[in-house]
Amino acid sequence: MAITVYNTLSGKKEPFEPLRPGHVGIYLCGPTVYKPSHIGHAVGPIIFDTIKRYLTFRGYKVTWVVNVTDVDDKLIDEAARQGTTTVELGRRVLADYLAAMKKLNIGYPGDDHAPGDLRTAGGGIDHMPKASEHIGDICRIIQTLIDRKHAYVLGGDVYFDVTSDPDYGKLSHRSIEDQEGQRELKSGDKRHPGDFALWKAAKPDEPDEVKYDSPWGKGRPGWHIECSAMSARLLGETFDIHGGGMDLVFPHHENEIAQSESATGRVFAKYWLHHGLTRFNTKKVSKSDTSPEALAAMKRMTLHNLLAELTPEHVRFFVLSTHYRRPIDFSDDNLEATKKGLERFYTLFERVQRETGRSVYEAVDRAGPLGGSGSSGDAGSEHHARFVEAMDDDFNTAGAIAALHDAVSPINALMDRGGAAPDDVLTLAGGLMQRGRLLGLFLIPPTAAPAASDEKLGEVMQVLLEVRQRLRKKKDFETGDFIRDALTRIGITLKDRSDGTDWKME
RNA sequence: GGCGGCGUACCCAAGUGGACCAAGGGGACGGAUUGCAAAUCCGUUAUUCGUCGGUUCGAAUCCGACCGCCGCCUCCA
Repeated sequence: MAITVYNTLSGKKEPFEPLRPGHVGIYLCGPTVYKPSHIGHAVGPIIFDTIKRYLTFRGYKVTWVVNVTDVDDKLIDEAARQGTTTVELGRRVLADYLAAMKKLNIGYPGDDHAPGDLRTAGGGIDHMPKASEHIGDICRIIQTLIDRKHAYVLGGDVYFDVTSDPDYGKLSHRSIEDQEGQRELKSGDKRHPGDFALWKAAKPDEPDEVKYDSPWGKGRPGWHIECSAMSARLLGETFDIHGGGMDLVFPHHENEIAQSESATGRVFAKYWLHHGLTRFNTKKVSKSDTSPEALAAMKRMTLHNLLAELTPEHVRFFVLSTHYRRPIDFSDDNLEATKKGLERFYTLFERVQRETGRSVYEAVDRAGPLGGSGSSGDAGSEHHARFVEAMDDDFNTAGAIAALHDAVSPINALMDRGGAAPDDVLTLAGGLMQRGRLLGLFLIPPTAAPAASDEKLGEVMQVLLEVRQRLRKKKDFETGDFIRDALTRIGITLKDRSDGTDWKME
């Protein structure tokens, strides 16, 4: 059984064979920290965290890098608009991004999870390099490109010469000639309109903190080059997987390939994995769309607001319920449907705990991550096989979630029949949970309802339920139902069971 | 205009040549259970995969044309 991945470079699914057996290097293009991150910025991390968890389960040692672009024109403009520095702005936006990563159980360097924390085990970002801290590496690559006649200096700028790279366009499958058609490209003084900046000379009105020294004078790196420099530094000149959103295929990734391969003469990345873009009611979520609807949608889609509105697990489940290469459409209807799907699992885990007297979470915590030495559960089951088969096939999380759902009914049916051995129920539910955890789900029990921790409310509910119970004994169902309906309206649902009544608050 | 992706039931969504007269979730409907609900279980809900042609013993899956939707097309943004 082998893992296959869809490679944008070839346009096909290919068997996944890392360069170094047992080791995988992954580079994911991260955020440019100039505006609050939105859901689109979380999709890559969620998917690649899941990929890493799965590859770890399959026995690979994975090193995952996510870069932070903190030197950029947009950053300079936005900082000026806000009357602050690029450093302060970048720091603030990055903190907001990391807070979201933390909520989503995506580990990162410097987070406060203990080593081996179950929430992030198997996944997590290993390095988050910043462009501003790799100027030296960047300059060295540029110099190499100049020496090898792949780049030229123009004033204080340095440009990459696309005609010097015979492969240019191989990722996005477009030739240099293709781009000379319809659209009029202004070339300025560049030799070719397709040539792109490796280094930009500082302009007088720009803040001092973005004026870096270089052999070509003060300035700053162009977009693209930081990824070539930082990936080489942390993963080597050739590494396994390079990922990012579909919108980065051209020009960003195309240019990264051109620079890196022209500088090193070696293959840059073996597999290119691009995830679909996030839409809101069928439109791409984009920071540059300034229509009123888009701005309103953006406000809601901002990670800060979205994670206040939805549970992080719901966001993750929602993202993973579509194959990563396809676009994800955020809409209230779609969110509602996945929320109900997710609740099916919670309901099951609660029921198992009630009927066996043991928490599935605790049982699985003790067993450790699936694939580890202490693995328990139904690892040999048909459901497990289907799960693995789906994930092996280009990380088909949608198919894997279907396999998760398939395991729910049989467990409920087993308990419905009565008389099942608690160990059997726990084994099945534990196996289901362990697979879910490979997707970063079911890591911790869903947050208790805010009121469940409020002692007074709990006591009041006890009284209310007792009153209702007495009414029902006297067959006064009308009043009993009135209490239930009234509570439902304020977001508290009751569930009558033969041995008592459960209540739950939204 | 070029390049790329997509179009599967009421909605979301997997499947990309035979194990598919098409997973899974949501919804709806019927049954079991329940005082009634909730939850749960059982069942029904696409002989068909945008349209039309073609290749093939065989196609949702390959090819062509067309229709529709989306993304990208480079400093400046």
